[in-house]
Amino acid sequence: MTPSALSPQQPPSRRIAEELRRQIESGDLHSGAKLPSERVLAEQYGAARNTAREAIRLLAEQGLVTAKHGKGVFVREPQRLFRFGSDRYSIKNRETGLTPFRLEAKRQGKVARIDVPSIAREKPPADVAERLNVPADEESVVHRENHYYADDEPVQIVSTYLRWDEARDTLLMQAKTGKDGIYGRLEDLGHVMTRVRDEISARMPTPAEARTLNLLPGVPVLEVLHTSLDQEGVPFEVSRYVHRADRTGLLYELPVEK
Amino acid sequence: MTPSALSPQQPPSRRIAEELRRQIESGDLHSGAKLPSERVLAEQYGAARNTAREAIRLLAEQGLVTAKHGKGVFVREPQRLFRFGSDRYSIKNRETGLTPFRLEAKRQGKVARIDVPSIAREKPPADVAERLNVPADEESVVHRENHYYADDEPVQIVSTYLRWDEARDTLLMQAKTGKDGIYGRLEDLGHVMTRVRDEISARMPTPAEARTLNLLPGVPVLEVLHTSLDQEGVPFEVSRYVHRADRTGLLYELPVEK
DNA sequence: TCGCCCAACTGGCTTGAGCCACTTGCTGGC
DNA sequence: GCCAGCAAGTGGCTCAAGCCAGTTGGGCGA
Repeated sequence: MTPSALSPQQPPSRRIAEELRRQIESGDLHSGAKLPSERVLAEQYGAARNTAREAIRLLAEQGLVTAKHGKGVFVREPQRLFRFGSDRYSIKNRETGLTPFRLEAKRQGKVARIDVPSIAREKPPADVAERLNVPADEESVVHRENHYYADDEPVQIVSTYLRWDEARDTLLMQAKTGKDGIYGRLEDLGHVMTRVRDEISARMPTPAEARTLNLLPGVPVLEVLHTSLDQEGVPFEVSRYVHRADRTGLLYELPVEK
Repeated sequence: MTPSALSPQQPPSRRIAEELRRQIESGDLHSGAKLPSERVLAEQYGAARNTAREAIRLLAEQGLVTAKHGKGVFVREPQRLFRFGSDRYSIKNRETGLTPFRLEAKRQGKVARIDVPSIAREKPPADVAERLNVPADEESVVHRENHYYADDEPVQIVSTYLRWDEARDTLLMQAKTGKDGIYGRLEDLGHVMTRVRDEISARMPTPAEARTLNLLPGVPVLEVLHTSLDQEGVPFEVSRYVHRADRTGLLYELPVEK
């Protein structure tokens, strides 16, 4: 890292962005405040409008700021997190009769809605096939796609994969799966969830995800690839969760293994 | 979502980006391949260079593509993940005499390096103070900052916070903390790690983080706020992990609680 | 043969101009 | 008193041109 990377030799757009970032972090521009318009910024810094525009783009990329067409550019409000705890898999939550998402929504005083856009027999993606221990080149799974909303705001996209040979001709092929949801039906099939494995990563959303999650630029997604193991250590369900990272977090609380 | 959001009425830059994305996903442009230069793209699509440039910027934002000054724009190679498992806290890993990071690096055949840029008594950030149960308005903690490298590539930034009243006058104030690292010294103080709580979120990096982690545009970070609880449920250590999300993932494997 | 240098290519960034679409508030007509 | 419509302000996006800074390879001179 050369020392010149600091501020003197920096291009104007970065200098403007840095100056605005400083103002935001120091509180001069409070949360929700409106930034000067692109044309005004350009004049203030003696630059072209496109240069001011580029500075704002940099801040938007960092998730600091949001542009609203026709209105202005605003400092992004910190969003309170919608938190998914590892106890979402806990049996005791079953007793409430609510699915984990509805339970979490209720805790936060929000109205949950769950759409089921599709349920279909499919070839599994490679990573799912590997974890569910089924062939990737056959239509060996049932894919249930769910969209979750809290107060009509999209929160997460979930793709659940089940073995076709187990799910066929059961309620698992229906949108309404009955008491205790899919885990209830999977218990009927002899699978008691005993351990779970969650693989977590983060990335920028695809355009399709940005659209269904209604994401602003500069917001990444959290991806969780979840595997449920039964009392015999057999994987019987794999789900891919795609969360918007500006609204959601994950909480894992676990004992330290000897 | 209006149907016009599909492709006809789209601005040219998006149209070009979408076309390139299609070529990348279909494999026409394989991983590592060089895209046509900005000037060539512009001509191909009958657009200005700036418009082609904008299309490339969109793809870079999505993490699909990386520009190299003077060389060209290339399809980003999928990076193998450096995976941090929840067993990184496990006692049995102590027996190897390696810290969790060195152990994981060794598993993957890489050379681990850990820098300790600073160890200092400080006022804790609010979220840390709350979790460690210390006052936020006093210099109540010791802050140990660590930078982790695998094969000289930066992987994560870790800030560990310990109670000042416990850490003072111990090896916890030194870079070299002795056998079993800080957890060994904390056990000497009577804290056996019994449960852990990890709070996970994702966001875009700050410019400072992008610099120390050597991050390309379009790569988010995973942030883990970790709390260690002892045999009596008392929190005795809080750490903030900032991982580059293009190289690292997290793995949690845990029993389902009744 | 070796090595230096330069030309031609790449992306990085800015300029200044223009048109479009969305939002807001004011004003004038009914 | 109401409301339609317009004007002024905002960001969205494009264009054409230009200069700068890395990268590469070929050719020329020692």
